[in-house]
Amino acid sequence: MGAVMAERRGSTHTKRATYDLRHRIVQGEIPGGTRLYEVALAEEMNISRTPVREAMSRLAEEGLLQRAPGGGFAVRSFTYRDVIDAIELRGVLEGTAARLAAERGADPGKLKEIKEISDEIDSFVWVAESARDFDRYTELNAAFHDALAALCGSEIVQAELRRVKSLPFASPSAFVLGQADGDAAHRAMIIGQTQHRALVEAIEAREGARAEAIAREHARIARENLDPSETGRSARTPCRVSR
Amino acid sequence: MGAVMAERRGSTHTKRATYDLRHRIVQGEIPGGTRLYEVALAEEMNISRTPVREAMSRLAEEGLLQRAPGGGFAVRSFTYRDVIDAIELRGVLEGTAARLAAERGADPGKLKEIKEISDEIDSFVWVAESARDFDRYTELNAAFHDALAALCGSEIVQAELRRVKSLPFASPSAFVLGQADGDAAHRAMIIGQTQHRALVEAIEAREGARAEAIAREHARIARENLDPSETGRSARTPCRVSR
DNA sequence: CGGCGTCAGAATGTATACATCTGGACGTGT
DNA sequence: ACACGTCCAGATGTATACATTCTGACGCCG
Repeated sequence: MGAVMAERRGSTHTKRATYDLRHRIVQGEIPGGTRLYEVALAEEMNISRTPVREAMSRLAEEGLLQRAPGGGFAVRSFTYRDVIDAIELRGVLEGTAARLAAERGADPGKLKEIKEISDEIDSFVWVAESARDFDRYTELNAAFHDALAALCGSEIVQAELRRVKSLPFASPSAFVLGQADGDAAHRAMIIGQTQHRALVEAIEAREGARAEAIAREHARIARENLDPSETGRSARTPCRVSR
Repeated sequence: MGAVMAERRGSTHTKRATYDLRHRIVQGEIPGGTRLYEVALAEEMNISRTPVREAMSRLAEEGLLQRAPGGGFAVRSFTYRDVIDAIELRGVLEGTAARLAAERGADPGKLKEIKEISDEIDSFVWVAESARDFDRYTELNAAFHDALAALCGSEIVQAELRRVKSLPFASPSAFVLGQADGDAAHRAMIIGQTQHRALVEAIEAREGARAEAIAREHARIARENLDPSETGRSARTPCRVSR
């Protein structure tokens, strides 16, 4: 086992295999529907079947793989409609997180946290132009949505939201990629941040219904810029997982 | 391996171990938070560590176990608030399924199916009194909710709903158990079935908002009859998984 | 006395041999 | 030609030995 490792991420073979496999699936290197064979993958990665099995099991938990009827795993395939539905679902769940935070009252510390993130986005988004501002927004946007999920203090809601967001195309940051021109991206950032502010305002004012509606509409931004080449296609068309 | 098997459900050791472990957790035999050790369980069940590992992995997918930081698994513990939240979440997801079915138009075949289930419940629920009617309602109620999840034709929504419903206390059939007297149970059945009919009616009339609202309210029935002894307790109080 | 390295034991991680299952190719009989 | 059974290759299921890692207790040193 003294050979050079292909992947250095993580300390155990299981973690490396998990990362490696996830990466290959998300990049679209392994298309949806593909049956994964333990032996083949193990030989390919120069490890035994055990950590491969373990990795596949974890990816099944994430929803990237599905267990095949007679045992084994296959790469889960997503249709264009699945992508739409996953985004819709994220909107519904974030809407629930926002509504519950408003109804039950958000924890002051967590509320302060999300407002700080929002303020930081405010500090550059209105005049953003560089690619650096772009990356910064992506990062802070993800932080905002994580803070939102935590805001109502429900582990259950937070866990489900984490699951849905783990699908790369349903992630709040997914919209950023694939934007053709910088102008459209800037516009999306401004609209998004406006909604962020309104959302926090509604939660603070205990306006549950408004908070829920805003969160749902906010998720729609991700839908705006789905690959146009896919838009006209059949609902049954498989869709690449990657952005 | 000629010895008598303790559990006959399923054909492989993995399936038996999965079933056995799930049963013990759901029954409250293994309390929440308990760390599970592969060797101990393997010896107890007279099998090797491998199928035990596999079983734990599957139960983690179901959400009954959680992976411990340094490896291994622990029984997920649910507080009283988690139970409330899981029921709320089921209402939200069923509400989404109903709304999407209304907005997008439900498949005629599936619509016919859910109406048949509803009609069958109608045939006895208004005059139900025996324990047999009781069991029949439980069964048909579960079928109704499965049909509802399938109605909008979204695999994504259906999968998430399946996950949430797999938590025993969030299942649509959970309310039936623990009902102190038959009168209260009968009342709950009648109210529930009234909501079933209204729900189908709203979906058929393409009234998305109404369908969503009814589905959410319908889930609240499960909340009505949580163990009264728990009601007053702190949100942090661990809560048995079982009914 | 308190902080910190060290070590033992127990847990999980990994490799591997063997067992079992499954599905399709092939032949045989009708 | 079709139905059925057999068989084999290749897949997953299982047991087990060994490697590694983690944790907590103990004792040394500052």
